[in-house]
Amino acid sequence: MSSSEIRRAPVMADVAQLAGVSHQTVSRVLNDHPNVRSETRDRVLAAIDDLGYRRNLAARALVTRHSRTLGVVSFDTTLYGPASTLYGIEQAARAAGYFVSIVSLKTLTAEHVVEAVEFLSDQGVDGIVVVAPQRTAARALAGLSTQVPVVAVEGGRAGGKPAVSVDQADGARQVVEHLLSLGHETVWHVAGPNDWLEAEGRAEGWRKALTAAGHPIPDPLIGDWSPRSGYDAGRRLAEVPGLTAVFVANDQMALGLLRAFAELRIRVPSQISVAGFDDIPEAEFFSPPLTTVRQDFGEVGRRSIEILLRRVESGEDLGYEHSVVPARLVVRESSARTKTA
Amino acid sequence: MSSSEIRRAPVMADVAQLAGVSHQTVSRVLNDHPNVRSETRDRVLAAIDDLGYRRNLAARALVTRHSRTLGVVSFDTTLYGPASTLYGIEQAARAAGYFVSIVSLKTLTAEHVVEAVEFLSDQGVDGIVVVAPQRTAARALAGLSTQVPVVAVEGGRAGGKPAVSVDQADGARQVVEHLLSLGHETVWHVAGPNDWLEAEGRAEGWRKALTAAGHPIPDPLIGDWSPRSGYDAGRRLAEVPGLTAVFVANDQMALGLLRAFAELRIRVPSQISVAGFDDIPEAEFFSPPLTTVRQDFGEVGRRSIEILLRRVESGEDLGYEHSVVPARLVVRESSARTKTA
DNA sequence: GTGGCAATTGTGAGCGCTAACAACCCTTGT
DNA sequence: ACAAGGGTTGTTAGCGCTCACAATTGCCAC
Repeated sequence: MSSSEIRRAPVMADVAQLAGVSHQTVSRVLNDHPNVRSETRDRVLAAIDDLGYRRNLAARALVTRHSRTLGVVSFDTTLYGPASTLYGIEQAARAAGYFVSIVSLKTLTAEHVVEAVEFLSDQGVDGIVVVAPQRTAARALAGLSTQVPVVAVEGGRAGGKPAVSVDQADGARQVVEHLLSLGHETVWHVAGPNDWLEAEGRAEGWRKALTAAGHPIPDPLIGDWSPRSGYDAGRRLAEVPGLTAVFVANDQMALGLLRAFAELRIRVPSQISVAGFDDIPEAEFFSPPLTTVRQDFGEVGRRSIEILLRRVESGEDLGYEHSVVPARLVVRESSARTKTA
Repeated sequence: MSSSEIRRAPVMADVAQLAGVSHQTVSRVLNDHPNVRSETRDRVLAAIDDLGYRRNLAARALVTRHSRTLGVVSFDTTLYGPASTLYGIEQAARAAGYFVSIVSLKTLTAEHVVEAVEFLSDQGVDGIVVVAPQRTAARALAGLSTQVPVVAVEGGRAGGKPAVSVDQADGARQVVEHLLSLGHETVWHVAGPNDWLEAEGRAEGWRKALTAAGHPIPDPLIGDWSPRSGYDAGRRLAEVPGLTAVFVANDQMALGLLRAFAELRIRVPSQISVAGFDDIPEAEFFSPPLTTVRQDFGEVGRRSIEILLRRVESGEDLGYEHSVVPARLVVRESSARTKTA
């Protein structure tokens, strides 16, 4: 139409020509270099606007060796926790002007984690957040050969990498103390799967709180986070004589437990009190509404990006660091005073 | 140690030198060019392995004009549906050797959608999947100026872009016919928010199925997908005389409804049958377990990537195309025969 | 033995950008 | 009036890769 037959995307040189400056001046304007006369800047900006110019980030990345992209390795982003964390990460990263590239893993073996990290490294990400809630995964981080800064979420101190996590143990403590304060003799526990750091943290908090209060510690049951495993646990717990309170390691399993109790005509909370962990949006509408522990996943995401970017932008290995996000008890109707009183 | 002081990452020339070939031959090996003697190929591969060489994708992208990255624009990836779709997309894309870059939007205004698409275009993605379940968002796609291929998920035909969606109307039809077959006079409906295409599809399927069977069509209530809005709807519906069956537009709202009925001592399903939509993992463990419609989000993700990659790799605008994924009724205990019989 | 063709390998250029340096302008102080 | 110096702009040289083409090799038919 106007001049050329084929309309290829304008490049910096085109802008420079239109504005009557050198391409380097265009680059300066784009990078907010201070020493550009404002009149020149305006002329360049106008030309950019005119041509609809957008800078080629591949070319930029090639020379700066920075892609302005962060990678996230996560486990099953279908679950509420990982999904919310991912969301927080993405929001924080984009606010800082970074792109977010993700890898969702079905299984969190050390091998897969390493593979995912390398996949992202290949892409040239500037930093990586690994949501590594399993011990094996966290440990895999230790042996990472990559130059790229890495932050672990829920990775504990297992990997030697900087980490952000929710204070699982303290959340569990709050639940247990709450239940004990209602007069329960002790509190049973349905734990998450073995290798999981969150499961361990919650079990540990539960155990310590019982010990501290001088109450007996029943054998915990072990689930796999799914409602079904909670259901199975509920069936088993229903046969325990004298049981009045159960702390379930997550809300989904707690739902299964409630279902099992409902089928068996066990009333919650009048016969048995139940508490969960996570505070998923549904928890408030369970029957009965679930007492649980709220995790601020958004804050976890934000902090992990903050720590990561500090390292990316300083270019230094700032060593180990652990940021702990507090958890908060949310009391609802599934927990109540024992009838014994 | 060995030769140089500072150990910078090896580049193609280093590999070439070690293998005693030209950098171009290394490039050929990396790109599976057919005409390379297998002995040469082995030598190059050995050198690559030796040096731990990884090709610089920014440089590659600069010259090929392809980043092997796909963008995804999605609404609130915290929700089960979008999260599952995203998961499916990511799996399919990675299997095809593509990276996935995401943008999660809090609000799905046309402006934000356009902004997100441009953000991703800037990054140089080869194609974009927009999860655009709202009418306004879908329409925003029509006016997109970008050269990059775009596929809409749940975008209906609103945007003129190729689209993948679940057959919402047919899913709703199955639910309604199921409930009618159980002897209910009619089926009430708690719909999703107005502007949502999924909400419209489900409401339309519900209305048509009632019409086809010659049953009266009650005024639908309107929720916002949240359990709370389902709870509110439940409170209202409890006052409707003669009501025996409700089809709720998603499982979360159905949960709220169940909660409201539980509080009011309305028994489900003996007094009122309830059905949802989505089949979230929790639905099976609601009290009672929820009759609902399963959506295959993984399949949606896979198909959208398939369609997108066909366009990315052909480089052509293949025109409008609409792939519809079937939905499937899952009958559980929340729906039952009316007592009238 | 030699021309011709295919298979294999090498050479040079350039993708679009930024970093480093050089060059130029204009002030200001003496 | 002139040197000094800061602000502003231009020039050059790559970043590491792939593309197009040139050069070389091996092998066969004549």
